[in-house]
Amino acid sequence: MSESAESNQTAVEPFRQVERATVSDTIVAQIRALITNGTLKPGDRLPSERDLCKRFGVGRTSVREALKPLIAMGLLEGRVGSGTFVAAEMGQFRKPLEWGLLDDLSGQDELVETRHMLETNAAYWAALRAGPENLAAIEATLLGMAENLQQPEEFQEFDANFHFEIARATQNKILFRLINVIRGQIQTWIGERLSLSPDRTEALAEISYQQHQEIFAAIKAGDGEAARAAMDRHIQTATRDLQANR
Amino acid sequence: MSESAESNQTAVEPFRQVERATVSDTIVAQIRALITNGTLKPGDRLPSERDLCKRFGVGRTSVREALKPLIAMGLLEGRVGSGTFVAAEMGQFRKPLEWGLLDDLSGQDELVETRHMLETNAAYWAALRAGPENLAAIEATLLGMAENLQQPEEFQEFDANFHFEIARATQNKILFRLINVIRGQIQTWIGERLSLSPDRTEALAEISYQQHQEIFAAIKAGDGEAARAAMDRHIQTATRDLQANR
DNA sequence: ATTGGCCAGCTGGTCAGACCAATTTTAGAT
DNA sequence: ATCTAAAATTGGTCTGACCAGCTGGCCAAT
Repeated sequence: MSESAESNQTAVEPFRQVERATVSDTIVAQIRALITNGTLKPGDRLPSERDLCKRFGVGRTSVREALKPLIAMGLLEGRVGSGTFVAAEMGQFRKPLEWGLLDDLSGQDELVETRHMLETNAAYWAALRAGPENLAAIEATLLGMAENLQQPEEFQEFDANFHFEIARATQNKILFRLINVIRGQIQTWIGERLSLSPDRTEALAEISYQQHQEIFAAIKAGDGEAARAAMDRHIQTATRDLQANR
Repeated sequence: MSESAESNQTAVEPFRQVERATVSDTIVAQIRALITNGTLKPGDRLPSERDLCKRFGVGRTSVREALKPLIAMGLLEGRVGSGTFVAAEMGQFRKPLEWGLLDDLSGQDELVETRHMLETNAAYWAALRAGPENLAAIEATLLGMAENLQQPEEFQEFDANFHFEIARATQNKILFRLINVIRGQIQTWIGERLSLSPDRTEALAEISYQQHQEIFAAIKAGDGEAARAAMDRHIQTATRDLQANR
């Protein structure tokens, strides 16, 4: 928005597109700002639409048309009879990312490939930056896996959390969100595989658990390249297993 | 975000949450499907709202509340007096990704880090998968750079396109979109730097051009690791230069 | 034949008031 | 104090209306 680039001696269009600020968009910006700056926290309830009308001094149509996109984006959540609420932190980026990244259900291969890139790098950064609380969280999921080697559903749950915690340990919000979304999508495949060949799952869980241990060891040791390599092996194994049942 | 600790030993809840399909959401899904499956192509004009009312058999409110999110997501574009149009391909993922990834303008470092990861991998994949037309497109941007070593604005333009074409050459839509968004965001920084130290830009352009040539050579040779390494050097240089003026 | 003004008809943006169904709150009855 | 039924509240939808901007055709002036 900085207009200071007036030094276009070259033939650049001097007439900028005029933009009319539509009423509802203004409201969208306001509410969005309130959420990102923390005035409105997840779970908070917004004033009722009819209240907002008076506060903003606009008609209900405009208020509703402002809320709609925010709801569609997953920032807000409307419950009839109850009110409109700020969505949970986690839901605030999932939907837009899915819309932008996975709108067409094409390439499973693209997903797998992207996942590999994201997770190996996440392991690397986690090894360099994981704090004590991160390590504890990761280790906890590892423990959960050990206790559920025979329960596919539960094991799978801890497995996913293991990767989420690593993503969190990178301290990189963008990476964290991307991994969340990509993995969330891949989770579907995993679920299908579980129900397809429930017999093999136990043996696979054993291998998986072992690989997770190696990853964690590398991260705990602060060895970035080792962590990346261990994650690389793990993802390749998991991918092979996943695609075998396709 | 720790809801799932409720260990349902009894498989899965048989009573799924019933979801009242709200009218407008149904319409959103329909229109979205029409766009992704190609029935509605970028630039196409939708029937007027009043027409859609009759076709869907609903009130205008519902139609508008369906269009609003699609407009906010950048899939559609409303022009008063003229109609509602399907947005250009490029705009269809930018906005949602920005919403999901960059809602809080925090970490520049995160952006730079993510960019490094994305671009190095993109170079790798491009080297393995770039077709003749990809190589031609990349080389064209290289030529453009050579011809504009003294014109920062133009050089910068070709520079950006160089990276876009590499992203395209990966044949990975997800990677392509991510690089687009991340780079789009970083572009802002670049623009600022250009106006801050216009004297050094020429020397930098020379270095930049040389590095781009190396990257292209590796990609053309199909040497993935060389391409990754070359891109790694380039991004590091660019990042250093970018952060020097911060 | 081209230009520019003019007007009628359409389009999205906004508003007001009303009704519905789900939900919460209140008041009443036990 | 507890349970129940009515009243108030809330988001979702509909209708009809008005505004401002765009489009396209018509016409007079050049």
